[in-house]
Amino acid sequence: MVVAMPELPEVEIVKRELEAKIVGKEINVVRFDTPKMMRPSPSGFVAGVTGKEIKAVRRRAKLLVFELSPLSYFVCHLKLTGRLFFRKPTEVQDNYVHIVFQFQDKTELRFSDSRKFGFCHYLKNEEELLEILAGFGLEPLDDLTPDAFYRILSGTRRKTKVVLMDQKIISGIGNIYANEALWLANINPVRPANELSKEEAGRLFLAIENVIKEALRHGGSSDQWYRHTDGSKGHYQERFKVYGRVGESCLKCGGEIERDKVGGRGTFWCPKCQKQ
DNA sequence: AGTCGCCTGGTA
DNA sequence: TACCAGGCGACT
Repeated sequence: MVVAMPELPEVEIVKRELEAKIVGKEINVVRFDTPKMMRPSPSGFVAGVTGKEIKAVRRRAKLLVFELSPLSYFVCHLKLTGRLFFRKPTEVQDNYVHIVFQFQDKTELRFSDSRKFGFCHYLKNEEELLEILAGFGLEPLDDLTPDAFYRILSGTRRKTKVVLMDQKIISGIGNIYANEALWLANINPVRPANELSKEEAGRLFLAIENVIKEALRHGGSSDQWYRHTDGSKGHYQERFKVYGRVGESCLKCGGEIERDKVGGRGTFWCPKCQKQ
């Protein structure tokens, strides 16, 4: 069983779907049953967004950003098990729904989250939004360049995989795509970042772009939790090369995939292709 | 740098 | 029934 969590591609897909479905709609009613998922407070959140129109949906790192009119925002983080469904009121029931945005036309945006780690945060102006977004590093597909990436890696002795997953440095890469990119680039997850050559950094840069774009192309990675906004699954989990494949053979060399913890996260690699 | 906590479904 | 999954902030 592979446990795929929302990372950049999955959040980007949700963003694109919601952009097409809810922009222009007015939030009529907000219902919730889990106060801790509402920031800054349940009442502040409900008062902030009710009666406003969704003007735009954006993504920054793994955050969804909803622009409202009159101008204000809320952001939404799916964390490990969050799902956003867009439904007509009479459509199927969804499990683990803790926040429901009902629009004026009675359609609904439902925030489902089994583990309740996710949240929605209302921000009354752009200043508050920028304060939150300022904490995130470069976007892999928009901001990162091979040179910038090499400079980042050169500046730290931390394990390469830990650097890839550090949202303050590069944003949007989680455990799955870090594992996949390192395998693709033949780089060992625990290599100190500053020991990578410029050529290796370039290879890893291309691998990151590649796995993110491929995941986008295949609808993201679903198995246990991640879903599209209509409830359907993505298919990139069927194309994982190392993630979850401990004991199976490496698709490049036939060697055995190993598993260990790196930075507290399950880490998969081929010891033959990804030498230290 | 490593560990814990927040939670709960699914598996060994 | 204990343990594992992991984004991320807090703590050590």
